Parts: sequence; C-alpha cells; structure tokens
Amino acid sequence: MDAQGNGEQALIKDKFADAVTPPPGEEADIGEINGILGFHIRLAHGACLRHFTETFTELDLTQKQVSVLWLVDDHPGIAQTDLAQRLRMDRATTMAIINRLQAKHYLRRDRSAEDGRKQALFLEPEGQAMLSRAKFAIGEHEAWVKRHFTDKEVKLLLELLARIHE
Amino acid sequence: MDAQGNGEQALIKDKFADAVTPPPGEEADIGEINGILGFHIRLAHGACLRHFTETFTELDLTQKQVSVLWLVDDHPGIAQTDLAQRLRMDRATTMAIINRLQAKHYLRRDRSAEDGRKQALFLEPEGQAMLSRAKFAIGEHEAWVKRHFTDKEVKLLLELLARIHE
DNA sequence: CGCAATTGTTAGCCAACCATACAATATGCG
DNA sequence: CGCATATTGTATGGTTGGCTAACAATTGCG
Repeated sequence: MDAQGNGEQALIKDKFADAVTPPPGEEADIGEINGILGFHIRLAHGACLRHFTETFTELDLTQKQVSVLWLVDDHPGIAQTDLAQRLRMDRATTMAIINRLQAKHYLRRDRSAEDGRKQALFLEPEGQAMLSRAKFAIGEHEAWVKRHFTDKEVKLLLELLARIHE
Repeated sequence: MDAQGNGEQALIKDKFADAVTPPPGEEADIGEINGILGFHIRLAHGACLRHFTETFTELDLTQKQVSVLWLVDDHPGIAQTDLAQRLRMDRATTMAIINRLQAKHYLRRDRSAEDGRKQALFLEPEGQAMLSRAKFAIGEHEAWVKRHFTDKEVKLLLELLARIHE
C-alpha cells in the first residue's frame, strides 16, 4: 500500500509545526497527498470547471450542455443512448440535460423513423446560434487552460489524458 | 460497463455517415470536440471519479471526504478555512463535507484556543482507522490510474497538471 | 471604543450522478 | 405468428458538490 511512483522524497511533516499556522507562501502545502495523480486530476478539473463557469455565465451553459449541443450538431439525428455513450453518461443523466436544453428551445426530439424507441435529436436554430457563440467562448477558455503550455506540451498532455479515459 | 479499447488513431468523421448509425467499432467518435483540452480533462476526471467511487463503495467515502481526512491527519488542528483554501473549496461546501464526516464520528471540531472564531479539526480514532483503510484503497486506485503510464510519464503528467491549477 | 475583516454557520438553489421502476418498441426464438 | 427478452426513453427520488447570500461571533486595527 505504499505510494509507488513517488517514494523518493518522503515529505517530512511536522505534525504540529504548521498545525495552526496557515500557509506561509502563496501556495498551501497539501502534504503527501501531493504525490497522488488522481488528486491532481481532480484539482485540474476543478480549476477548469471554475474558469469554464465564469466564461459561460453570460451564455448560461454548463460544460455538459455545450458538449451535448456540439455532439448533436456533429451528428444530427443522434439518439440519446448513443450520445450518452459517447459522453460517458447514463440515460437518466442524459434525460435531465436534454430536458434543460429542450426547455430553452436549443434542440428538439423527433421520434426516429427506423426505430420507434429512439428519439432523434436535432438542433433548433436557437441552439445552432448558441453553439456558435459557445464555440467562440470555448476558444477563450481553451486559451486559458493552455496558458502555460507550448503546443508540444498540449499535444503530449492530450495524449496522456486520453490514455486515462481510453 | 462497456467496452473500452484503446484509442490512438484519429477517427475520421463523416458528418452524415454515422448520424443515425451508432458507433461501429468499440469507441464512439466525438468529432471535432476531440481536440479540446478541457474536454479531455473532463473525461479523464470522470473516468477517475467512476473508478474511485467503485473502489470506495465499501468504505463509503468520496474523493473530497478522503482528501479532507488526509489533510486533517497531516495538519491536526487545522481550521476549516485553511483546509478549504488548500483543497480549493469555499466555506459553505467545506461545512457540508465536514458535517458528513463528523456525523460518522471520523473527526471532531474543537474551538481554537488562539482564535475563538476558528474550529480546530482533529481526527477521531475511527477516522484514523478509516484513513488507513482509505490510503490502502488509494493505492489500488492510483495503480489503476497509472496503468498505462511509465514512472517517467506519471511524473510528467503530474507536472503538467500542476501547471493548470497553479 | 467602534468599525471592518475573518470565521463559521445556515439556508436555498442548481447541476450532475446514480439506482430503480415502468412503458413503449424491437427483436428473436419456438 | 405469438410471446419472452432486450433496448430505449421516462419519471422519481436520493446524494454529492458547488455557489450565493445572509447572519452571528470573534478578532484586530485605527
């Protein structure tokens, strides 16, 4: 049960030294948990989410909602289940998201002709327009995420992250 | 719950070809959104979260809860605000998480002697025991996250992710 | 002393996620 | 063909996390 990859510098922590004393510098030390990869993915995601939310307050869209609009635009007539698989969501969650987008008249459900069980999803004109604005905002957001990376590093990071989610 | 293969090839997307036709292979193409870094961080986080949740179903702990237990153990007597800053949470969210942990008798709040406004947090014996089990489970989880990485790549990924969340 | 900042607390809102159960439709097998 | 099974969408309810806003207690500063 040891921390495998990062045993080198076992962080010396004085249990009482900074018990009450808040962070001295700008960054707060988080101790040995700092070596946990999953923890940093969490923090990075949190930071991205916060910036995304800021960027999209005006458009009033969430990450998931943008993803769905984008995917429906790329695959007009896609079924909810297919969409759910591509974005790794379950059917119930997908329902909730689509309901919200439909309530805003960004997309509509058409009963599929080939399979009566399926709902074919299509963007409404309003959804199309909103997606255009969203893509523009995504550009800003992406620039922020990449603010400390070279193109090469971005490519590398992309490749590494893809390995995590297959 | 489904097939997860390995994706290293850029999938060509025909806007209309697979509009209705579900994914042909094992992986579902997500189109041009595939090039968005933020999107991959999201997917990677989602995958980690799912695996974490599975790993911790028996212990009945969430990522945030483990982080808090760990940090309180590293810094006994830490105040809620300090803890919140280190984990990038706001005070209200921190309250909710600490309440849950306290309800399980994993930690306790002691009024700080130096500053009457602060609550000094300490692990209870039950929390200490649970943290030990949690750290063991984290080992498994980490091994899963790193399953496709060399030690060098892990170190690199860690460094890149840290740049995102400062 | 009095005022402002910090800290904790409560309340309410929302998005996402999961599990479950149910209805409608498709499909396959006897 | 008819019926059992699988798929797809839906409704319901619960949990977590995140945010804002307000408020009380405490501290610290001018």
